[in-house]
Amino acid sequence: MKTFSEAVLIQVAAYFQVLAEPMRLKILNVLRSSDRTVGQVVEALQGNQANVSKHLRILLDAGIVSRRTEGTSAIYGITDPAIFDLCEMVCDRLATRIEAQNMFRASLTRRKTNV
Amino acid sequence: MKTFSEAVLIQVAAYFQVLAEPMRLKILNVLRSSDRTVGQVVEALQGNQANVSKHLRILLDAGIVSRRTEGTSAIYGITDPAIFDLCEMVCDRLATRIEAQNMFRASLTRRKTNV
DNA sequence: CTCTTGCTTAACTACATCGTTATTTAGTCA
DNA sequence: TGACTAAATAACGATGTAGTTAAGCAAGAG
Repeated sequence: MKTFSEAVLIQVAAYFQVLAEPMRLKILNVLRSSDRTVGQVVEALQGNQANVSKHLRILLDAGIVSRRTEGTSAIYGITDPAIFDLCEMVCDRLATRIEAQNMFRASLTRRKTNV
Repeated sequence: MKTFSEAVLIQVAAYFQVLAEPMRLKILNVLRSSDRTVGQVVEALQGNQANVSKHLRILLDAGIVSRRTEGTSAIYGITDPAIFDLCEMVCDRLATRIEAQNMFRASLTRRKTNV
């Protein structure tokens, strides 16, 4: 049985924390199709420029996105598309859970209507 | 190119949020080998009872752990071991990142000593 | 040089969450 | 019923983080 050390868990938690913001996930989603400048991301998300910039910084520090400059623009891109596999896995978990809930609710309804 | 809707991203973020606490990851780590009572988890982690109980509640609400009672005890267990695959994936990402940093540092050192 | 543009950073407010202590609830046994 | 144990919840203080506005910085155009 493999286990995790405390130090590792702290780092893993920090990584999850970076992904625990809807806005950051939206940004990653936008960058998924291609690299973008900050302005392009801001426009795509109808967001505040300073806020997007800040989130991009956090993603950059976490090594999830990369940054290069071109003229006065900063261009961000996904460093490792495997990040989306993580999201897919979570989606799967959520889906199975919601399905389980629905089946539970359905059984309740059935029980109710059968009375 | 598959993309995610906003509603999904919000739920995914919430799920990541649950995993974004070292204490909760420690609890999952303890439950990994076998189901445990709250008291057993508290003892294994040298933690505060109320705090552990609260974290277990959050994990329960997220559907990550299950709960059953036996006498006056509450016994918690992992619902889906796939959760550890998520952690493994993050560990891999962290490892590759740390390795990349080390290589970068090494190249700097090399450059420095060569001057 | 200075104006403009694109981006980053600082400062601030509002809100969420962690950990702790104290209290409450639920099951067990004398 | 009353005492005891295990767990959950309430209340509170401390800390962290998202979002906004405003200021600062760097690269190019004129």
